Amino acid sequence: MSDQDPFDLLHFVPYLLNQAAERTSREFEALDKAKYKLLRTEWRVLFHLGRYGELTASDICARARLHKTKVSRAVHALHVKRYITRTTLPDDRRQEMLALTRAGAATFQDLAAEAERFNAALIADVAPADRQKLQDLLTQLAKL
Amino acid sequence: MSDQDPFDLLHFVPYLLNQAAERTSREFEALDKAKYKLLRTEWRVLFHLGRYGELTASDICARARLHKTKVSRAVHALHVKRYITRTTLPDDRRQEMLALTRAGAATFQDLAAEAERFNAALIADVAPADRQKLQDLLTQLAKL
DNA sequence: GCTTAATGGTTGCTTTTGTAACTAACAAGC
DNA sequence: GCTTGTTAGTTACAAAAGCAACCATTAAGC
Repeated sequence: MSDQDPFDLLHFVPYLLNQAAERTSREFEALDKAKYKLLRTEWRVLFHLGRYGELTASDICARARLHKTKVSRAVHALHVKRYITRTTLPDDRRQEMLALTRAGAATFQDLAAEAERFNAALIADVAPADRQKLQDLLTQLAKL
Repeated sequence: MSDQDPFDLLHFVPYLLNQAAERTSREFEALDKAKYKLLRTEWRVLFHLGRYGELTASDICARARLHKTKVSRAVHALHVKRYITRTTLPDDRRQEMLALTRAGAATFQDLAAEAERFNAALIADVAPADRQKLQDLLTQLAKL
């Protein structure tokens, strides 16, 4: 994969990952950005809350590997849009528990369904035998 | 890969791609950013010129899938750093042919070697049999 | 030739990200 | 119980990305 003499970007995994990530993300974004005007980070926070239940901001930082400022801003935006509620924890009043509102949950359901369709279409071209491999390789490279 | 009932980000290919891309890119950046202070876009333009020879700005746009403003700024920055020369084409004076200077070429050589080492380390954990598959899958997903 | 359209590239302005400094709340040592 | 250090989250400022309007040059239509 790499030992041809002149170094080639097309063999450089981080480059390929970036290209693939950018293309697929943009395409998916174009799909639903029309519907709900969510920023990528907001979208991610929404998904984490929708999928894994109530979390604090720092839970999300850890899970989604996002910097706390990004999460802070996304939480603020989602709150303004009435997609989440913020409840200060009595035990530790620095922390807030975040939860989806009904509207937030509905949006999540809708977007999750769309994401699933998108994903299915994306891997439709991948040989069934390779699909698990793809996921495993990416998970490994991401060190998730 | 996707038909478990609740939608999970860990099966969502664009998410995995983003995580993997971000992690690997950041890691590589940390490596050489200390040496040469190049922005990611500048780095890419440098690599394209280093690897594929003289190109115009729009060649690079097409090849690297970068927006022309990004390329324009990167070209400017690289020129200020004396890594590239810009020569207006006599046939069409709107276009400029870009080429690496000696210093630019040296930097490219150095970074390319580093990239190759990095890449080798990155895929060292991937079973040799899977390496080609990884590259093929990513190339396919990126639609390169 | 002259007007109109298209192309290569740049610049200005807005949105988003990154970084660091900051506040508020808690925890530990003494 | 009061300093000292941490942790959760926010805010302010700087760097970068995205977008649209903009020259300059070339190509096309007539």
